[in-house]
Amino acid sequence: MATALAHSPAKFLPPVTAIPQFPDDPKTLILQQCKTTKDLNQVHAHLLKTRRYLDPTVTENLLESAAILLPTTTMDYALSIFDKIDHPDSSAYNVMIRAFTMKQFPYKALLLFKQMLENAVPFDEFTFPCTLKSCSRLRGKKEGKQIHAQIVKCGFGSNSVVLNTLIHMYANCGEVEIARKVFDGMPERDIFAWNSLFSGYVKSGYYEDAVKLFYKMRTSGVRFNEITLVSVLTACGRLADIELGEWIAEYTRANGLDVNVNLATALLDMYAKCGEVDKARRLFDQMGRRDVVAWSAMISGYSQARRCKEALQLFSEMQIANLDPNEVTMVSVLSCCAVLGALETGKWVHLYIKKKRMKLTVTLGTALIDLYAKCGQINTATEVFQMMPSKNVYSWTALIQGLANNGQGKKALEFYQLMRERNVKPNDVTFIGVLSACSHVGLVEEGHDFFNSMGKEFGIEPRMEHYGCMVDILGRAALIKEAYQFIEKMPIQPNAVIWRTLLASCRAHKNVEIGEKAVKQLVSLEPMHSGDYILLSNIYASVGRWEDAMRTRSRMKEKGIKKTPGCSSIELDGEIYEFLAEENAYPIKEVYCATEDMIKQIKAAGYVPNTADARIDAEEDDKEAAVSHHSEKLAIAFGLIKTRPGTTIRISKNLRVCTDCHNAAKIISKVYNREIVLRDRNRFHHFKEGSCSCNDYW
DNA sequence: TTAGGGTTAG
Repeated sequence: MATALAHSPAKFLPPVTAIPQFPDDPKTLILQQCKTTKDLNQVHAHLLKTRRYLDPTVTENLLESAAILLPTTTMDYALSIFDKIDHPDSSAYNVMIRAFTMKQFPYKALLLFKQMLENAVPFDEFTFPCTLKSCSRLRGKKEGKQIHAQIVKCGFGSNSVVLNTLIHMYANCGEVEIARKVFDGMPERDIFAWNSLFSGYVKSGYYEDAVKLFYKMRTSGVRFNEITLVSVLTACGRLADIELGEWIAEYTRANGLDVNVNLATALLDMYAKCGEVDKARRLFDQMGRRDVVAWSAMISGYSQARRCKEALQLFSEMQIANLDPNEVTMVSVLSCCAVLGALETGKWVHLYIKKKRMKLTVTLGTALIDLYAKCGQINTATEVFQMMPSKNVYSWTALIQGLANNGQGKKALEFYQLMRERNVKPNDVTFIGVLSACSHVGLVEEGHDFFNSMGKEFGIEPRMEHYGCMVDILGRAALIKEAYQFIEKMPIQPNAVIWRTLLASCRAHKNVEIGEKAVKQLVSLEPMHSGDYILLSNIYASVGRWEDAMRTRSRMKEKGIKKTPGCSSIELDGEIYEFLAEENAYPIKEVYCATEDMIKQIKAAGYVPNTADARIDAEEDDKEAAVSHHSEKLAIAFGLIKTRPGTTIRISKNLRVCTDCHNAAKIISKVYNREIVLRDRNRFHHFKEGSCSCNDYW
């Protein structure tokens, strides 16, 4: 009998005596117990053998087991069963649509819905919820509306489950008003209706509406649940509404709801977004169970608070805890590496991503572009960009910005052109990159054109940053007077950054008159900013007005303004070393000896110390000593002795680089045949073979 | 069959 079975199609098999133990209701007793494909295969084979397979209910149960109950991520097995059904009915389709939706194949779910329509298989109340959920996932507003029409046509327009998913679909696709209309039109609203609207509001960024709705829910006496609170907490975080956030935290504690991981994570995220990172950390430490989302939320909390070292520390603790990070975790980690200029750590993360075959999502790709761009490896940033399967305005902007900051303005504008050709609409941030590219290349005319196109072509109102870029463009091109006039004509009140940009151009082009005007404005706007006094004093010194320079410095002293100490850092073997001008924690003698040796070498190649940037109240000899001990020189000297010949030296500095260090770095790059990448407060400097990518303007 | 937490460019 076994031989006959193996060679005949199931349909034409002669009846076989049923195995007495096989139950009439295989679904609950056997099919639901199947844990693996192999288990199900055995049952499947048995059903074929006993011809129970011909019973449509049994087939459907088998299909449900294969599609939904098995913990597999693929749908191959389920599809093989479904494809053998001659005329699948609504239930069979519903199972498949539900499974495709659950297993993250929303597009396939919609295709099946379309197939149902084409084959005139009638819809029932179970068809719509999952189909609509797939529309939500795909942000398929158009498809969602078409399905809505079908719902009305088939007479399911008052089914509450269907209406709840409609609310969710509309709100998730950004059609918040329609979602609200559906919600308001319901005679009775259950908790699913309320929560669908909350979630939609939050996902579409309607945070105020979410909070308002929560107050309405409370006054109308409807009971909320944990799911409601998760959505409302997200809104609180975005609005920095700590008052409501604290109320929810208190409610959660009082009702013992803090064991819910989702709610606890939403709470810690709310605290972090409201600026209470330490409170968030305490909550994190108290959590009984922490999953990858909880860890990611805490790491991102540190990252957003710019407490990057703590974020990286927590990331290494996560690995010790043996929890695998995912794409979202990596985005925050990379963002921290970018801020710290920690290229080695960032590269390690990139390798890890590749090793784990993580999907290069738009967000992850953009974080990688930003990492390499901020670490001065702009070519790698471009490579990552080209590797990305999908890109959005963020990725384009990160690259344009990165190219501009790394002194490749022309290339940045080429990518902007390409972006336009690909029909990606630029936004306000994109224009900051485009305008700063114009500034680096010295394209005054084009800069004006781009600035004007913002409003005309794209309806983007220029903000302070854009005006700042224009001042930079004009100032860099030595059009100081024009820059000053431009500021005077601004329709918004210029802030300190605008005047500081003008002041920097005055320093570069030695314009004392307008420099003094800029400082006057700056003193009234930000009287305690030390950098401005130093820039003015440097302008005086650069034209030999030593007394004025000294007077400026003493005015600074009188007002009790302290100069922010210059600090440069270098990363070696994943460890970050920091250097301060003149005083240091690191083995001082070694670093100073190396620095002196380095100065000797570059002097022989024509370096003349420019003492105008030194503390001008010092004696001439001291001045030279002071400039030679600037933090960036110490860090470069340290890099020269600690890395192999030919290795690129990467330094990050907290302030702008001074003229003397800039000049020295150019000569060092030639004498030692090293590339030096120096990231200062404002921009990148790539020193190579005696010149710098900034063309001596910064 | 319907609702929930963490992410990117200045």
